[in-house]
Amino acid sequence: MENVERKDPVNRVRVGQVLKTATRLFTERGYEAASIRDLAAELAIRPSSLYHHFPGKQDILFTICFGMQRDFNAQVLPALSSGKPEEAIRRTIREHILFSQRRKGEVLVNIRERRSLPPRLRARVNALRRQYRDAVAGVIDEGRRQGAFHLREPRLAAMAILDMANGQAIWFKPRDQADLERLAEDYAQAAIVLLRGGT
Amino acid sequence: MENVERKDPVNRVRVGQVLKTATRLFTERGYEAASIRDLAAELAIRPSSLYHHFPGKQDILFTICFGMQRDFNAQVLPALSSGKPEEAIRRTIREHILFSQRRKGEVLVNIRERRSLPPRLRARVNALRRQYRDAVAGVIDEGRRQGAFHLREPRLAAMAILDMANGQAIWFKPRDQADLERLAEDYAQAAIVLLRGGT
DNA sequence: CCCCTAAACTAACGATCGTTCGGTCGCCGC
DNA sequence: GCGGCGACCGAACGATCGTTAGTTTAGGGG
Repeated sequence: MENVERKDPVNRVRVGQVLKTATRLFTERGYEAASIRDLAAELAIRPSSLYHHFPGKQDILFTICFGMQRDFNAQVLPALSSGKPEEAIRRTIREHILFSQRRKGEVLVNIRERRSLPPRLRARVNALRRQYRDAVAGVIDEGRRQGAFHLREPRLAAMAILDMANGQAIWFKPRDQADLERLAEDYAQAAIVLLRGGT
Repeated sequence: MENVERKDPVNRVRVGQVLKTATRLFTERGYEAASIRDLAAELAIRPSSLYHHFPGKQDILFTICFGMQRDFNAQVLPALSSGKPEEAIRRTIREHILFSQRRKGEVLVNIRERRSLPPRLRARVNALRRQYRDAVAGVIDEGRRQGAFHLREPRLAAMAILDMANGQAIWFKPRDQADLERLAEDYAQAAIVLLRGGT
């Protein structure tokens, strides 16, 4: 019957520490292989103490995945909302990649460990993901109707582009900020080229 | 001191059944969440009987991942070896996607569960993956030197294309053979368009 | 017919898992 | 000064994990 959504700043701090450490642990070993005891040890507290902040292990994973995807949509979706489809997609892919690197840990956990959530909680995260994907597919379809893009199936094109944009989170290690922004521009440009369809 | 690499055809049959069932179980629940007891139950044998065919759980996963990647390289790499870089890449991406759908179960296990392998075994699979990736990057670089492709970094382009080609294994469900071959052609074409660089 | 071996069995081992229960400590408002 | 409460702790629960040891069974070759 504990309410985690409390206003107590001290509690917020601890919850933040737990989430940060859990994110790192889940990326390093995977959700199933990382135990509550491992997490507690890294936080220098006892395993039972974790249950004063979260009802269970699943809820820690859910908080990471859902919070990340909520922030992602809030920060990336606006880039889709104005201008020509071409520029909208370009801005979106750019923001997509910048966000992925800014919050790389949570992004990787969301990609790799989301499947370990129970169906109910996983569905809530997937709803946000679907919202983003559908929005991207919608703009692509709009671009197709305007004659800017040439492709058979907007939904397939959206999936291909998003797979590409998601993939770099796993392997790309930017040397510096300029390196990162160069990749973001390259990927945004690649998406446009892909959508125009070189025939 | 058991030798699994035996010639006994009966043993081969059982090993094949174990691998097939394990592949399905690992894709459905994940390697860590799928227990030896689950696997034995689906095969209608006792858990201990599995240890007559495999030294341990890890070796089942390794056999799936390594065998899949070995076959993948054997069937896809030849497409890279002749003709102009453009046609080589086109054939390769095409074969890449056809293989991924033909052996979807093993491919998904290799993508998602390979990380659960102990470092030694994982390194052996990764060596095959690196071999493929480097070969693709090499042909891309050759195309760049010939003036057919325009891009800053061949290795990044290779990763982007391969992320795209790998992604479809997760979500694409072809309605029929024609549907699958259409996707393979589209992706192969997309790779070429992407490498040419639309400026 | 008997022996050998592959293959499956029963039973259990020790370890580790997520989680719970009841108690303790210390800070903060009254 | 004291009561309440949030945070933490020690100890343990039942369940499940991968794995092992020793035994039984079935089947084909000498």
